[in-house]
Amino acid sequence: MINGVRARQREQTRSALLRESRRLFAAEGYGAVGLAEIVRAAQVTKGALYHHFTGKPDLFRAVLGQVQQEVARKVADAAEAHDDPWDQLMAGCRAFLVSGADPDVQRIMLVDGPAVLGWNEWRALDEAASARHLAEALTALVEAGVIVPQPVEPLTRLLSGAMNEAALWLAASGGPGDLEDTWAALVRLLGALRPA
Amino acid sequence: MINGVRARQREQTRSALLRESRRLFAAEGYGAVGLAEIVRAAQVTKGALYHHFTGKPDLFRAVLGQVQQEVARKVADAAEAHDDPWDQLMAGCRAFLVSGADPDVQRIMLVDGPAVLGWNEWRALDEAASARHLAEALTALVEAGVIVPQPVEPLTRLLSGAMNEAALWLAASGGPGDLEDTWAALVRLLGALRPA
DNA sequence: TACCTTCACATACCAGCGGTATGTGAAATT
DNA sequence: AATTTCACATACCGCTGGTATGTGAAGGTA
Repeated sequence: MINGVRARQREQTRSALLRESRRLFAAEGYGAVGLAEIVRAAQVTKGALYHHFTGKPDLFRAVLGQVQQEVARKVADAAEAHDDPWDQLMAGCRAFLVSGADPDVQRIMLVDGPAVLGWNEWRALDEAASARHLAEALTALVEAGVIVPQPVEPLTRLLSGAMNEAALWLAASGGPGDLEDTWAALVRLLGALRPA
Repeated sequence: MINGVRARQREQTRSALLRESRRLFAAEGYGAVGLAEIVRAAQVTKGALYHHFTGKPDLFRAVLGQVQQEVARKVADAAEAHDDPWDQLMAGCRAFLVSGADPDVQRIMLVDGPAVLGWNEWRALDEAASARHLAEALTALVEAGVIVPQPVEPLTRLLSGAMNEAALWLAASGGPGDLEDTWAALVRLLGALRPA
């Protein structure tokens, strides 16, 4: 029975744990949320949690994966709305800035992520979810001669870090014109990649 | 008695706690280090720790302050070796990239810092220690007409984030040419700030 | 249908953690 | 010499993440 009562209940329990833990992690931060609080919100017990995940970090890893995929999807959608590779890069960057400005997304993806899983694992997940697309876009632009030839990986890290930090600042500053100012500065920096 | 036996012993105890906790935080990460381990390494008891600090986050805050000041000092020294404001900016950025590539510095300053203290408090400390100097340098360059007029704060966050992430990547990648590749990319990006 | 197995949890429990309340003895003050 | 202060040390506590075990319904088998 592929769709039996058990399988359906299982998925329901798992998604409830993911949903509530994501809400609590985003609102209070990883360290400030206890497993008791999570299982109470999800209306299950610790036994259920440890049946689905190996521990608190593993639960967080699953939540982080969800958040990263959602952001990556928004970025990809924005990029695919354009045909010109350069326009795709710009649209993707702007979509990331806007998506990343969600405070809930940030705490999980940018603040707690590296600390909980370690920077190496966090970077591997980030690479798979979004940085890889950025690197591929930059590589394509180099090959097309749109931007000057150069090693792509360092450039990817610089731009990724710049946008991460900018998104964090945007969420904290709250000024209405800050997004456009940041965007203008980022466009200027990206413009340096094109040959004179 | 300003320099009595008590005052001297006090400073010795405090510095031992800072030294050992910094070593352990850097090596294992904030979460993985227990207070018992710290006080054992410092050869004191938990009573001494709580006499000097209000708790584990406060101890970490003191350690972070030390690390930030050391990095800021290196950056300032590198910048002051030049007279031209643009050269000062470049030298400071490069010094930060090199200093930040120390893995021990990173875990405390870039990974655990925001997660333990919260991004807002971390950013305030970072602002006071180093980002303020970067902002001031950029402001001076704008006023001198060396770089095009623009809001300085978003640009500061973009560059700060780019260099933070680049430093993390440099420490993890370990490739010998990576530092120069990253530096070249950063120089290219910074070049975009100058008027055409 | 009767029986057995599996599985998705629930319950009970534990070691270790950060944190606190209190004790103590030497140094400093009077 | 008596007293106070201070820089810790000791003993203790509640809570947390984690684990070992129990349980009952769902699913398979005769």
